[in-house]
Amino acid sequence: MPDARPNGTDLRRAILDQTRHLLVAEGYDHLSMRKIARAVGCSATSIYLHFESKDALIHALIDEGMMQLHAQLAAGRDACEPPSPVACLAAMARAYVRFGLENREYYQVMFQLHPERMARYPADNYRRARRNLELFAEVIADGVKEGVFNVENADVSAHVLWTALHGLVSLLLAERVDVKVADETFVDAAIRHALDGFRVGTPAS
Amino acid sequence: MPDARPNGTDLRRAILDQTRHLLVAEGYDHLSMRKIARAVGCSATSIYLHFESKDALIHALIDEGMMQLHAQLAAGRDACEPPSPVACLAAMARAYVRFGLENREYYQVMFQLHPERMARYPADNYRRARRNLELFAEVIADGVKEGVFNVENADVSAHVLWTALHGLVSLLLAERVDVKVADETFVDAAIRHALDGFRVGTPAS
Amino acid sequence: MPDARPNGTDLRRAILDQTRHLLVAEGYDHLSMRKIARAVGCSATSIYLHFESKDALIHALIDEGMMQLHAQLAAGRDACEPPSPVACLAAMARAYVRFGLENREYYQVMFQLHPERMARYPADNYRRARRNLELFAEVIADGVKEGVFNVENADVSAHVLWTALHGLVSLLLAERVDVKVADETFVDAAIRHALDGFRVGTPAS
Amino acid sequence: MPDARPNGTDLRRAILDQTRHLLVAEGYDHLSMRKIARAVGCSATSIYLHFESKDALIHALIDEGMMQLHAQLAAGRDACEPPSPVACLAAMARAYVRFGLENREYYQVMFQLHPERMARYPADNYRRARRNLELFAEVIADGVKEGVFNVENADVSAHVLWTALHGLVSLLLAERVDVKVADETFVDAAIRHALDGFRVGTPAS
DNA sequence: CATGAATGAGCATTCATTCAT
DNA sequence: GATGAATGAATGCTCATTCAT
Repeated sequence: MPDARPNGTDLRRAILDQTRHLLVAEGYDHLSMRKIARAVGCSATSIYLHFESKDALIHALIDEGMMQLHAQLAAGRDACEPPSPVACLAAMARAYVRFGLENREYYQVMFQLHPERMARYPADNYRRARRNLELFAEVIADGVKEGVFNVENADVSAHVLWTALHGLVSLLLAERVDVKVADETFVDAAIRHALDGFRVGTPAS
Repeated sequence: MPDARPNGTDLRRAILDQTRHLLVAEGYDHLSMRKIARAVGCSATSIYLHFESKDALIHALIDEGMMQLHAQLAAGRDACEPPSPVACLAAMARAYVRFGLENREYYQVMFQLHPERMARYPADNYRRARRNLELFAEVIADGVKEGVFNVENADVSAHVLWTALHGLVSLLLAERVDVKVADETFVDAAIRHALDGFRVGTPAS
Repeated sequence: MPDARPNGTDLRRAILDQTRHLLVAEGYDHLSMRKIARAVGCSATSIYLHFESKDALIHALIDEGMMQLHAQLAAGRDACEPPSPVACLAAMARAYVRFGLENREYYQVMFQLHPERMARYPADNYRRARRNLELFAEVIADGVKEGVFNVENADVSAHVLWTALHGLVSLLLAERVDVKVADETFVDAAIRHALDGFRVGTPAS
Repeated sequence: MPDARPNGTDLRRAILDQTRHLLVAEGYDHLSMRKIARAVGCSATSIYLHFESKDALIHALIDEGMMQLHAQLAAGRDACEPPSPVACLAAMARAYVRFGLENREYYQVMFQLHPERMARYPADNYRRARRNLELFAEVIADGVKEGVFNVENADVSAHVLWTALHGLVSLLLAERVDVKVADETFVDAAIRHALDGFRVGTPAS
């Protein structure tokens, strides 16, 4: 019976899903346990059977998103043939942006939440989240070894790349980019711009 | 009349100022009409005489912020001697990032508010906000004319630059950049990276 | 128009009264702002216009009770003719017990509240509350001066007397005294017992 | 089987014990079925297999407390050598006060619970609770027979004594006795004062 | 005998807003 | 132009209890 929520077996799953939907629909500020409960079709109390607190629920959601993102980044990297660092990094950048645009629900909780809420983010989850950046750093390091990237520190460069991609995704999600500009070519241009800085023959970053 | 709030003439001004102070001091989430009223020294009701709603007040504040940002961008541009587009653009990028980092909560309200709330953003205000991007575009266009920038469309490039700078500011504000990475040189590296893509001799963006 | 609550002029008064009633009817544990509001006929929010918090409301109630008790103790003392310390102290003891039995509402909040709640009791209120014990101590001191009381320290003796009277009142209010025993003569016997210890010719206390 | 909770045989016992511990440690207000269950190591539901409701559990606990108090009073009485009524009564009074002060939260549940909750106190339990007062009454009656106590009715006097001791304990527990007064000598003075009234040579009570 | 899942009612407090004055 | 009084809705969370298993 693959229905909406047939019998109580996966209330936890339903809560996570509805929370994600509500987050994108109304924003974090307007998210409340009661609203989630209403959307799921259970009592607010029941949520606490599956999540210790609102924060814990949010954290679980972030964690899910981080793992999905990791899978997609890795898939992007592995799909490029032949596997050159330049092509891989480009594929990963595209995968990152695609993930953000296609999962604005996840993306907002994952990367746009207040520090206050993230301060208590569990160490284990944090470690998993960091793996995404490490994925970028590894490919950049590979490129340095092969002499195709000209950067001093792969970790720093991974962060720099991330800020560029994140800015792109957030402004698109926030619908702040002028409609006259925000088309497919814009995304491509921004990604290319973000990647070009690493290439040999350009000033070091 | 150097009094706290001399005559009724400028309650509106006082409300905007105190709201900005509160915003910077306590953050958007903790901003309430009552707190503003207390800070201003008037009744909560009085605020409604000058602003239709909390949203309208926020919008007015955003507008002011956009104008402040504009002033600082212009100042950055005008301060560079001799006035080369390359130096000017760098000065503006640094001014943008500085504005964001120094006005944490203000920046969040200006650029990270939920789209729904911005949907009703008045057209006049929107036009003023766009002037900031135009400032970037103008300098880029100058650079193209002088042959120092290699871009196809100055408007698009201004947006691309913006996304990069915005990503940098947001992740720093959200304290998402690893402490091992987030120092002064990181900001410099990211800004340089964002600018290098436009330089002659690199692939067009 | 001496009706229940004719026009909003004295919501504060109504809140205090209803809170007192609810306290005796349902006990402190079951007192809630909502219930008070329902009893008064206003919204829960409105209570906060008159009292900063639930604690502040309780404290105000205690303060009222303390002042009323003071008035009745003083009245009891002043009413005895001729004004001998022995007769005055007896009159005050009877006044204390009468106050407790006739104002169980006040009494419970005044003297049976958890220390936690009293820890934050405002200093001014506390000073007023202490005046009641001082009233006892003064009369005892008078009696010592006149040589009719045999006690070492009037302050300590006032406290000792208080514990006895308080025990009497609380057990009667809690309906813990056997019905076969709890009649008028019992109260008289207990009061006499509490006073006799001070009389000259009995072992010092 | 010196295990934590060896076999299911005595879950009831474990519940009562843990409830008592929690009560002493955290107070009545913070006592919840869930906490008890956690402390015992069973599910909250299981408690209901052994106690009809929270009230029933509390009642059972009160009953145990009354029996403990009875044991300590009897022990105090039996420990005095030679067994004179005066010394015995004093020993019992001290035992009562000690029990109250050493079992703060227990005492509150036993003697300061709202009448409404006690209304449903089972008759059998009530009978057991009364045995404590009878213990006092017996010793007083003995003293009357021996001519060392001068009271009309031993039952009434036992109650009178109880009110005095209860007042002492309650005000000390509620931390209402002035710090300048509340030391060891104060307790002694109050107990002596409570007992002196019965002695031959003082007016009857 | 025991449990996990679930719930409705309740808590103190804060919010943006309205209305009569 | 300004206010004090008032409110309904909402917040995260805990509670004692029930029920199907």
